[in-house]
Amino acid sequence: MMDFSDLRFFEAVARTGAMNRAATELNTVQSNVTTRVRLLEENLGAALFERHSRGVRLTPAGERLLPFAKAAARLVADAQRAVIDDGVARGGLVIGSLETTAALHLSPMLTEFAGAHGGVDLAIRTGTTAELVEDVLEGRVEGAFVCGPVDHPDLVSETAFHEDLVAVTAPGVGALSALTDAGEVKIVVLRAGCSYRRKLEEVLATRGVTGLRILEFGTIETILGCVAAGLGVTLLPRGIARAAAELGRVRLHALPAREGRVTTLFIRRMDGYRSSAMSAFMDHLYPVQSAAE
Amino acid sequence: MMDFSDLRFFEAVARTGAMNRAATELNTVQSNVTTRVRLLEENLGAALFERHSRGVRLTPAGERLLPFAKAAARLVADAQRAVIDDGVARGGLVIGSLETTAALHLSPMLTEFAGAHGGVDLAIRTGTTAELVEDVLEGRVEGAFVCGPVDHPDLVSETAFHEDLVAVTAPGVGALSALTDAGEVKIVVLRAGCSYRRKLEEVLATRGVTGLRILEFGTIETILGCVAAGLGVTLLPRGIARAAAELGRVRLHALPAREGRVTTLFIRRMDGYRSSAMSAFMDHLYPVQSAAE
DNA sequence: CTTTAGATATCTTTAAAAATGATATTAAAT
DNA sequence: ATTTAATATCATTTTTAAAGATATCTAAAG
Repeated sequence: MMDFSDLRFFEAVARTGAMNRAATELNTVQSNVTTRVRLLEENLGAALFERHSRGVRLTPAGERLLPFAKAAARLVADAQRAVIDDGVARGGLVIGSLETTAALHLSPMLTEFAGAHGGVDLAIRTGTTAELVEDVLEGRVEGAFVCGPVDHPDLVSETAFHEDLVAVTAPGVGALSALTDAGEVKIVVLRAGCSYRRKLEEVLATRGVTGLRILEFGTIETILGCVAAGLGVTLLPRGIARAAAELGRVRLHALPAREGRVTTLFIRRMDGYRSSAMSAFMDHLYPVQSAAE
Repeated sequence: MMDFSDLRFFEAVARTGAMNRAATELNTVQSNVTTRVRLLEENLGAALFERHSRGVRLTPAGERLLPFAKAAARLVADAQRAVIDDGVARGGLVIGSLETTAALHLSPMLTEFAGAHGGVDLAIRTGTTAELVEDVLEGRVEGAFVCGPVDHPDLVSETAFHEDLVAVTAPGVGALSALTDAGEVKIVVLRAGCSYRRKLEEVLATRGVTGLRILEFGTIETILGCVAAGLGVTLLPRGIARAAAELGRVRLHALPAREGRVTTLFIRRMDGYRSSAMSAFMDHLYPVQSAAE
């Protein structure tokens, strides 16, 4: 009878493309892998791999089996967690997030969540939207905050935040268009890959500003300080920049809705097991959703 | 590591409620089952059963594991079939159907399907709607024709047939209401449990006819013959009764749309693996759907 | 053309795991 | 108190998996 460990062997061989590499990964020897793959093929009555001198390649039958092998791995992992999960949120919970989202939105929710659910070891894994989608699909994170829209049959996405972005400059700058004449413009962003960076470039390009220089800083406060000092321009959610603007440190320049509106989605697997820790996290997510607006 | 065979053992114990009964079912001995359940519990770090002197009962943790055990069984079965299934419809295909639907609608499609896909061993399993829904959920049939509506989160249902039912009497009967005066009325149905039987009783009750006698026959031709001979009244899809009516053997009595309209659904599991045989079957289903109207 | 590197296949031995069978234990029903 | 119907334990046997050594294959390099 085909067994879960057979599928683990099969999947490793398929992924590494070679029985000996799979053996190394599985902490066993090549002869063992060869034998078990052969037995699996005999059981199923179909060849799963074509053997070559440089490794193996999946046959069509193998291709058909592969998604089941992956589903089996998920099933077992989910089952183990479901058994342990007695309804009280505890254990590890890994959530993905764009770096900007983490920096700008998550900290209040996370501290609140951590306080309310001391048994949960919460971890944030950051990456780009594409990376995070992969992470969710592969189960490396249970859910992730990404820049929408995301359309994948195995994912559900829910709107987490709507953000109104505003351009932020030193108080002396009357209008964004004034920057056009300044020649070289510096833009200040949180860090490389920040999704607001591309946005800001677009916004400025629309207004005829090109030849940008880019400055990266690690915290919002640093960015606001630099902008206040006239070092450059940045793009931030209105709620975050408002305080500095009211103190007269910076000036906000509203963008048309089409440009200024950014939606952050929370995505998770459609089918996978939802742990109590995850449920608790989502309970904290939704109040924030409305409060963030 | 938890394995599929462990889950098979677990599921059998959970279902039978006793380790020794599970052992019998699994063709092994009780000590073996006991040991493997114990090892599974040690692996998972949670008790799955409460042991009593009269058997075992699932703990909450066991309750949480059970759906995963069932999902694993389905996964393995689906994987085996997917590997074999190279896109050419072949192998076994079990379809469920209400007996009446099978008798009245399916035979032309089935003969056509059998001719086009000689490699498929088609089997029809009959039962009531409730039984068939269970059969589909448990994987005993891949799909089933049932009387709608069916609303279950794990099922998709599609309209297979709309039927216009007509009452059928001997030619001399001017109107259904004429039967009222005849005292005892005999209704002729295909067999016990036929869903048209209840329908016909309702129709006649609305018209004041009670005190029915019920005659059951095995074929449509027999039924028409009996009705033609004045033995009783029956309810049949118009398409089937039309030929006999045009020959003057019987008379059709249309029913108001609310009474005469019956919908047959084709249901199948939402997620499960769809075999090539099943896909081929559904390709044959849809043309029939429109032709049946 | 031969060699070599890097891979799979096979075979024997060893080790681990599962199944068995006999027996002990338990708790409820009679 | 006895019977009954169940689970638990343990020594033994059987089966299965893993390891290790070796043979084989093939494409590429020399």
